[in-house]
Amino acid sequence: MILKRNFYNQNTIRVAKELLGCFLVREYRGKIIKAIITEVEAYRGEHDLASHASKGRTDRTEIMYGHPGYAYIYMIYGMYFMLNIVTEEKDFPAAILIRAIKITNSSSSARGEELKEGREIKGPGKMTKFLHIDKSLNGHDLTKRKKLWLESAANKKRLKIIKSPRVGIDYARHCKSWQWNFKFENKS
DNA sequence: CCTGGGATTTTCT
DNA sequence: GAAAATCCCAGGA
Repeated sequence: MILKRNFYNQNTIRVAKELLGCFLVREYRGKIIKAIITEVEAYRGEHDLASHASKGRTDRTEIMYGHPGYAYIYMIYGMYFMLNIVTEEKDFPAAILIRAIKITNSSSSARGEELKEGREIKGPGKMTKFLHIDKSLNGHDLTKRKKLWLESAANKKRLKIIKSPRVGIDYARHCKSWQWNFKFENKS
């Protein structure tokens, strides 16, 4: 079942936890890549110093202030694209960064190597590269079954969720200790 | 095991 | 002009 607009229009922390175990689906050159979301991070409100919205409305952050259920994609360090899902009502800036996925169908990575089913792609930059996601999808509507969308899992596994501080936000002062990173327990 | 640096571009000051 | 919601590789312990 494709996730609808009203799913994204809830508290970001709640949506972040709910997204774990859901499917991220990418349609690229006629092929469908389906992956399970295994790690996310929440960015919520202008008071969150780790969020791009902490500096207020700008051309770049406008999408975060928009309606929920759209993709917010930006480039960082000159080499990587980050995929975020916009949440909550219009004019409240919030989004969820997808950091890791587990692939469900065997497919080849951006580098050409074969990746087997069940393999986890960890790291937001690696993940977007694998799924061929770039800035052309910024502002993409994720509630249509086109190019990129999300689906709920029929029988979602009830794995334990681990909470941690978010990654790479040392500059965020008191906000850096907030445990807004959510991932499944890693039993290897 | 850990630390540090380079790649490279958008965004805001 | 500096910093950034990153990743990879090399080198030392």
